[in-house]
Amino acid sequence: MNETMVFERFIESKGLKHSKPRLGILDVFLNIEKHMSIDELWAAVRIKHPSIGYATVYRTLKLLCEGGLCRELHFEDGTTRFEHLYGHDHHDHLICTECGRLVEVVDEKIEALQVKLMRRHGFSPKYHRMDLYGTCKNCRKSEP
Amino acid sequence: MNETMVFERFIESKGLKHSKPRLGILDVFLNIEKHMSIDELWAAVRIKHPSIGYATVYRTLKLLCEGGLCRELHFEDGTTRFEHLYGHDHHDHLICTECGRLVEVVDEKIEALQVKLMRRHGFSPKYHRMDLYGTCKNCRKSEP
DNA sequence: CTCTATGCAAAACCTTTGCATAGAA
DNA sequence: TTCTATGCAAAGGTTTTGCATAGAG
Repeated sequence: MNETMVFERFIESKGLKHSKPRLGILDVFLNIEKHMSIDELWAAVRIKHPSIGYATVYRTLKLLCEGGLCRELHFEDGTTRFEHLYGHDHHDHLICTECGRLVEVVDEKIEALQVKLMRRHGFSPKYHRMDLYGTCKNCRKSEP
Repeated sequence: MNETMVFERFIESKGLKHSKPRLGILDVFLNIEKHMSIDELWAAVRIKHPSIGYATVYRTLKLLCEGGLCRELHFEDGTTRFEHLYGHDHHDHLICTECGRLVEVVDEKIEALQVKLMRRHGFSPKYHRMDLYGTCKNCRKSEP
């Protein structure tokens, strides 16, 4: 069961149809191994499939999110980016404020405490988002 | 040293000028005790100061952020909101996905682990953002 | 006086949608 | 044949800016 199969089943379950553009976009999406903006994805899609329009990329991205293959993230700087979701376990982000480097991390102790914290306030946990900002080793070397 | 003084000093430090609209907007801003959108702030400003334009609210809000009085937050649902910053210690958010209720919290254990986590990856911590989503007690009562 | 702040309106952006046509089932 | 999908272009919505005038220092 890979991403493409998940997507095809999702398409079927919604009574939608298969199409080349959708599979082409999915393929390009899966081969970009970072958090991408719609424009970045579109640019990459155009290289392989010049005839695909922006609107189709846009609509397919929404489908991917709905189908659990993609997650839309809104960052502190106001940008919107998308990341792979299927087969990727939950993770949080370390982000370098100098160079933008992004590291995916999970800290089980923090995860457990987050659940406790929510329960303590009467919440039933569903999901969360944690972004930790700072300067990475490299950036501190060059600019002391 | 209150917010208004902080703002005036900030204005001076940047070689800018005092003005009634700016102080009026700051005053209204400070009296809204929740995370507000630009439009909500503008609506509130218009009641007290009908002649102030949207652009001035917009530009003043940017100044407030720059001056450390206000923080711009981008939420998972794509909305942008602003919260008071000066005199408010750092905090994280619990957000009800049903009713939108927002609780400000701090968990010292989590804070400490976040710092450790960053250090472990070679980052020097600057700030972070943690939003925990779930359903609150009330919403689970009404819809079981 | 001189330089900044303001209100207005328009521009720039980004996101989303309508529609006629192409394509899947 | 009967739907849905697509590309294009245009509409929406929000954020940002230019400019002439008002206002602060």
